[in-house]
Amino acid sequence: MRLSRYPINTMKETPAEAEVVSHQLMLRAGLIRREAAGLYSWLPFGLRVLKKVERIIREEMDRAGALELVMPVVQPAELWQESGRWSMYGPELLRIKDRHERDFVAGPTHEEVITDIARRELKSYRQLPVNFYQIQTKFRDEVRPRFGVMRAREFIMKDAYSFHLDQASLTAGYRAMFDAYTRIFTRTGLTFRAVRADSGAIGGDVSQEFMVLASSGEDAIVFSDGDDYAANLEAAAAVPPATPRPAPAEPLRKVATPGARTIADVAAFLKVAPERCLKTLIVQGTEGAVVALVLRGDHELNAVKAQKLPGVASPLQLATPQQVLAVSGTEPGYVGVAGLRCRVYADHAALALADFVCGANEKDMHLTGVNWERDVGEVTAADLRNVVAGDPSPSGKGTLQIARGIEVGHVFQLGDKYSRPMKALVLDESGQEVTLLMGCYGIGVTRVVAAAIEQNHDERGIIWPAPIAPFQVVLVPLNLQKSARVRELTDQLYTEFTAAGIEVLYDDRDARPGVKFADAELLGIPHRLVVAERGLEAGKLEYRGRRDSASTDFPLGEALAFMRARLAG
RNA sequence: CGGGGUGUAGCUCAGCCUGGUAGAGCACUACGUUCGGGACGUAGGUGUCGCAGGUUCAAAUCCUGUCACCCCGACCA
Repeated sequence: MRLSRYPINTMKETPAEAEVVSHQLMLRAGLIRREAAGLYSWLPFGLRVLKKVERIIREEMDRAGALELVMPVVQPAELWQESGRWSMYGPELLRIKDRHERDFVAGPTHEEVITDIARRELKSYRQLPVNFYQIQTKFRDEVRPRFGVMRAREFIMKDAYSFHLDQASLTAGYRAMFDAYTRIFTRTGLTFRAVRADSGAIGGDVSQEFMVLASSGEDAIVFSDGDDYAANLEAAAAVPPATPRPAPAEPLRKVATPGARTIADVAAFLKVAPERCLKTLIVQGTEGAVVALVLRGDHELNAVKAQKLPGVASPLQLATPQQVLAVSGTEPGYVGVAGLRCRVYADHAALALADFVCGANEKDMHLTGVNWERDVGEVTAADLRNVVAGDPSPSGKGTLQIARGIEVGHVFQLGDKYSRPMKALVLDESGQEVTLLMGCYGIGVTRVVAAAIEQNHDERGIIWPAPIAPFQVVLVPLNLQKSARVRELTDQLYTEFTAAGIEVLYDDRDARPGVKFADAELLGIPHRLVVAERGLEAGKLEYRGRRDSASTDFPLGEALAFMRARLAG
């Protein structure tokens, strides 16, 4: 491609709207342009990268035996009512009406449609197992789209759905997809990790996420230094302390703590460590009730764990000040565990404390020397908290470390979550009707592109991993407007390389060298060849890899062989 | 949705407090010089100052409303 014929400008300055590097560089390099919040156009350079990622995905999905199809973006509401998600899925589901006032949704995912296809097409166990996939636009009306295409409202997803007669087959199909994903992300050149996950709104039992490791990642991931245990922070189990709770040593005392509402305030005021204080959170329960969740002061509530507990409303929501007053007799900030008029769940770590500090259920007052059995009474033990670095691994080996990651893929075993309500049945060998078991497997294709930049860039711009670079080589002729020799040779190299199947970007603009170098680096093309009078006189061309710190010269006549060797290496 | 912030040229932003001819740099057009790390000179085009009301002789500037966008928190590929 000749750059002189390409009308998209690069930008020297960073647009103010972009917060993370990948977004900044995608705008500056002219890969994408924003149309509205969370809605982006993919310009030709960006699309080339996207297509490369898609191609790798397609090849590996096909290799794994999956069958490609395409389902409609706009889906009838009936299917969503049937699965129950019409009412379960929140405002993130974009609902639209057609001219006849009939309800539709802009598909955030396609379990309903694929299950509808499956129940109509699949009649016999002989047709199983089967895996259908598509690469297609999804719409999720995110509360807060951000970070460019990383969390856009409209994005491209590869979604696959497998159907099975029994659990053994589902397990095998899941395993095959896990392996395919491992190959896909390895081939894109990304550093990633597969972690255990919570299955979230899509539902189901077993699930793992593929995380690209990056310090700017939105997700916290947890892994053991003793074995290969790795999990999303949401899903990482906190191991109950092994040591038994000490016996009470202090008397129960009520102390004045004027104005001290937070754990930090109370700990500072009473000169005790936050880990000797308890925090009591009142949250919405089911059927209008409220529930108390008790944690050690230095620990954070894990909402995903909490909203799975019996009697707790999902999604998790804090109680109103009126509700707090009704069950505790005071306002938030002074709520304590003793004497609450509601169900109480206490985290294992909180239950291991003796002689602790907590609210007195009275404004500006806290209790010290509190002990569970002596002063509080019956509560239910639960795992409520996020693990912290240094916690023992749930695997039993090693301690936990925490890192940041970007979720680019997710594999689930759904079981019969959709096939049962939607009555997707087949006949088994004995002629009995059996409900299909399902797996589903997603990759955020557009997010992969952003994650690749997040993980591979420097102060000059993008550094594409070779397999997804928009072009393999950039030809940079210097002074080609003046030098017929430079122009002729570069034209010749362009023709020669292109004929050899190499993807070449030819910077034939009438621009100064600095401009060309800067753009080549911003765009992140892996290999650069400079053609200049200076070198030609010595019979040399100049090569520089995007990550190299210096250039190397090589003889003019060996250009194709030289480039082939670089591309192969 | 709650909290904070910003809307002025394609981009980055100044001007607003204290009302009086709408600005700079980058980008763009033409010509000339320059040509191995985002050049320089000369000339040029570029705006419903987010939108709608109001106050005023006069509003980018003050007031009210509204919309959009960005950032921080709870969700997801």
